[in-house]
Amino acid sequence: MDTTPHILVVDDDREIRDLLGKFLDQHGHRVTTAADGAEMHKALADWSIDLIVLDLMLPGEDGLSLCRNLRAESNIPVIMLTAMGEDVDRIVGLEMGADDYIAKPFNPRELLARIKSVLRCAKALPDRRNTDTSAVVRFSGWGLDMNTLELQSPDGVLVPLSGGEFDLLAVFVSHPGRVLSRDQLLDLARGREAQPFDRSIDIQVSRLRHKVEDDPKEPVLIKTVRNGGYMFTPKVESEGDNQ
Amino acid sequence: MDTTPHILVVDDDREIRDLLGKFLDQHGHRVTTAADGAEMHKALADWSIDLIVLDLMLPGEDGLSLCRNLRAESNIPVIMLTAMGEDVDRIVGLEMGADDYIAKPFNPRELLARIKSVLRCAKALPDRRNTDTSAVVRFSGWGLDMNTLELQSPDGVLVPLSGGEFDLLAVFVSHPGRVLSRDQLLDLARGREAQPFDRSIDIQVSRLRHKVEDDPKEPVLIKTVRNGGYMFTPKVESEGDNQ
DNA sequence: CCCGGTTTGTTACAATCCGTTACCAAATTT
DNA sequence: AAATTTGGTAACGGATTGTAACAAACCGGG
Repeated sequence: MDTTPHILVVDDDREIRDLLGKFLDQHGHRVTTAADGAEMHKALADWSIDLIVLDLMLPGEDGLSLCRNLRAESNIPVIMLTAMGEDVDRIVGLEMGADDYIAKPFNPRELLARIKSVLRCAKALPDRRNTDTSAVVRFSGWGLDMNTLELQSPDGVLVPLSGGEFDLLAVFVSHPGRVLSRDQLLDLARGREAQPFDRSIDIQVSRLRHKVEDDPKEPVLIKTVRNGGYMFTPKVESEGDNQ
Repeated sequence: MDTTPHILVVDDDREIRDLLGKFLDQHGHRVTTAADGAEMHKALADWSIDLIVLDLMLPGEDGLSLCRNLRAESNIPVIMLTAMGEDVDRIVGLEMGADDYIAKPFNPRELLARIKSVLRCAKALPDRRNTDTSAVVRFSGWGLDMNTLELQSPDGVLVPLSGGEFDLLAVFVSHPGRVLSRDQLLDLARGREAQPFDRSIDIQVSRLRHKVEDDPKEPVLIKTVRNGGYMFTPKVESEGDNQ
């Protein structure tokens, strides 16, 4: 089962984005690119990113402050790109929490080596991406407890979920009202990439529907979007601790 | 049964971390690395560390103050690394409670020798890691007394636990809401490393469930995370001494 | 030192999970 | 309407986990 790391490249220069994307892709990584902070945040919401390659100089919000914000809410490793090899930049970058630093123009192989190294280190530390904030999430009468991994039906009955089913449902409730492609679902719920004729998400959705839908043949909560993926339709509210 | 010492290397310089990690690994130690104080504490929470190699100069909180804090709450031996062979540093370092001291650039073999020496000395001293006064820990009605090693059920009945079962449960209650890999559990509860097809944690968890879970087939307290390990889900509060 | 009980790890097998394949139905296109 | 594409799910099987049963290690008397 391939579980190649997913790398997000953030750079305003399209040429560098494409080049880096192609290069990293050839070397067995999944790659998503973003041109600025807004696109970066969208990509972070849409995918399960393992590492960010972040240009220091960006239009709009600066790479440094993006990095600081990232650090405030997650521990996704960051490698900073900067135009000149000024040590000042290096120091500031590392202080902002970047895990490594590389100066343009750079040798792609060197970047690859640093990515490998940072990923190896990051794996040693546990993922604390979504620190235990809110506890139980409600949607159309159902309650999903993110701490105890339990699902409660509207009648108050505990419905046993397998680990994979819970993961998938957790992805749905945290992206309500959005069409999620099979690719995204696989990435967000399993952290892996789709293979050519991958139907595993369909199966898992089917199994989940049988546990969650009144009439699995006529799904109300998890709609299928032809040629698009699936969409979780109910309104979701998180109770527990507020904020 | 191997019980090789687990060494934590704390240094902000990735190169040194990697180098030291590889070197110590080749010489039969388990190694975890951390770049700063935050990562250090995370590693201390996640593993059962036998010795810390700590750089004096760190971004954020300084190595010296980290060392002092460490001393306040545990007696894990510390070897200080410092950039220059300044005697001032040496004196201050030892005053802060470091067990030994070595100046960069250093000969790895010398570090190895000092590690061996410090570990040999430390084994003589009793482990004071968790000797805090706090006595009984409560979770979903149960009470676990860390002093008398007794477990009380919600009905107030004393449930006999074997030593190993207590150790494992103690690890769980001190890491609630986190997925712990079999590796981590083995390290934290037994201080040893997993062998290729080691199932001992599984059976110990199974035995613990039979004593602690209402329905061992449908565990509520200790959830299994497929391909991940186990997670202790209930909220834990320690009564006894506060804080 | 030996002997029973206790604890812990190993082996072996059963249960479960989840991805793949296959086939059918529904939707869409031609 | 036929052909094609897309999605649903039954059924199979490899991998992971649960646990019974056995064996080894440990322990505290005699």
